[in-house]
Amino acid sequence: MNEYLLRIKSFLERLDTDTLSALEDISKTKTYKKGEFLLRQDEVCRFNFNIEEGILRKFYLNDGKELTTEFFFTNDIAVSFGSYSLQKPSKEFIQALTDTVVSQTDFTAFQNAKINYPKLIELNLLFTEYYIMWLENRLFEFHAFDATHRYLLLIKDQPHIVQNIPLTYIASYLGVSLETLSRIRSKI
Amino acid sequence: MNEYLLRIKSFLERLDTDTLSALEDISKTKTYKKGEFLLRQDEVCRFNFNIEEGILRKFYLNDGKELTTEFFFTNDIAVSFGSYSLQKPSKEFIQALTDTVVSQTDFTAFQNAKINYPKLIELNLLFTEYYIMWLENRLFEFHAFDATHRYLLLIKDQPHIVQNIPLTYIASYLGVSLETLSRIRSKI
DNA sequence: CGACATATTGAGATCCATCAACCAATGTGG
DNA sequence: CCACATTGGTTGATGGATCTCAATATGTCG
Repeated sequence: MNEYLLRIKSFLERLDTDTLSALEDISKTKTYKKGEFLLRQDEVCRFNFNIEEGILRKFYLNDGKELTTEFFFTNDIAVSFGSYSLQKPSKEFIQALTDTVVSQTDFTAFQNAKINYPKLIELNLLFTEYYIMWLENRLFEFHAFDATHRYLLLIKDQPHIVQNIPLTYIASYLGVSLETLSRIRSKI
Repeated sequence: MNEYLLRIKSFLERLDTDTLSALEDISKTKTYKKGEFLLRQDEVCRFNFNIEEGILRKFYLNDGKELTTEFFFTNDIAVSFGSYSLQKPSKEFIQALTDTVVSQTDFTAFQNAKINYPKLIELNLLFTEYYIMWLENRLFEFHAFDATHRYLLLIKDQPHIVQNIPLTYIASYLGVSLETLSRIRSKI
């Protein structure tokens, strides 16, 4: 998993300054307050959000309940993938869990930049592949493990989540009720 | 979801013949017999398999049990993603469920072809994005629905799976025991 | 027919959800 | 600074979903 981040880092380091500054030109720094929404259901996700500081969460509203799909921390890129890449209404929300500073890049501007700076297509591919590895791993955990095991893995592999995020959201991220998560914690 | 397939189809139709024939040059037709493995755990996934005829399944071995992650039918592309894109040992197996004909493309040859035919990078990105949509959807189903609901969705959205594949594998694909799936079926 | 793979059914145990009550920490208006 | 509401978390009781083990049935193919 981390190997992918290394690939991306190394790619960025080898990237020519023209491409890099083209990328900066189409990115804007913005701040969001705790609780604020960067994206709501049924809106089109026009930006990808590169987090400089803060924490975001992404979630579905399903049957009246919030289903947390992902948390984002500093240096993560937050985006509602399907909505962003097809520029169609989103099924997901993205919300700030703390005051947050992001550098956000407009979809159309990025598409255009890719024409003149084809290296950006490769960069796009690298991020996309990284997201696949993340998704495959998360899917495997749902497929193979029960809630206790998933929580233990969360503590081990992503302690920053357990340390910084309310149990309610962690429970919904793990796909169990808050009460069950509470009982899991009391047993370990 | 299907919108992605349309994008890919349309992209392929607009692709110049040079790029297309470059792609064909690095692909080889091969046949596999029912039960045969196209990839085993701990091997490097050197090829992506474009299925011309037949059915494949991909699975993990976890705790002695097979966990089916995906089925592949005609025109699908089968690959163990993490192993293929990093050329590292695979955690998954790919096995033929029927006699199968594939057109398989070597990883290294494809990487080289991308240098001379940059359109292939875009094609790569399109397939990758499509796989993400598939993964996100499958993850959502695990996250949000119980086994009965997931089975009903399978019948509705991928009837060819239910019609062509032994229950044992379907159960492991849905993440339930064979017995539970059998009971689900008897109740609907 | 016999043998092996595939599927169904039953009984008991375990995991987890739901509903409800309760508790602790924090914040707010007066 | 107090009274009270709000948020976040715990605990208990009960029921439903699903697992496991075991027995039985059905199907398929040599």
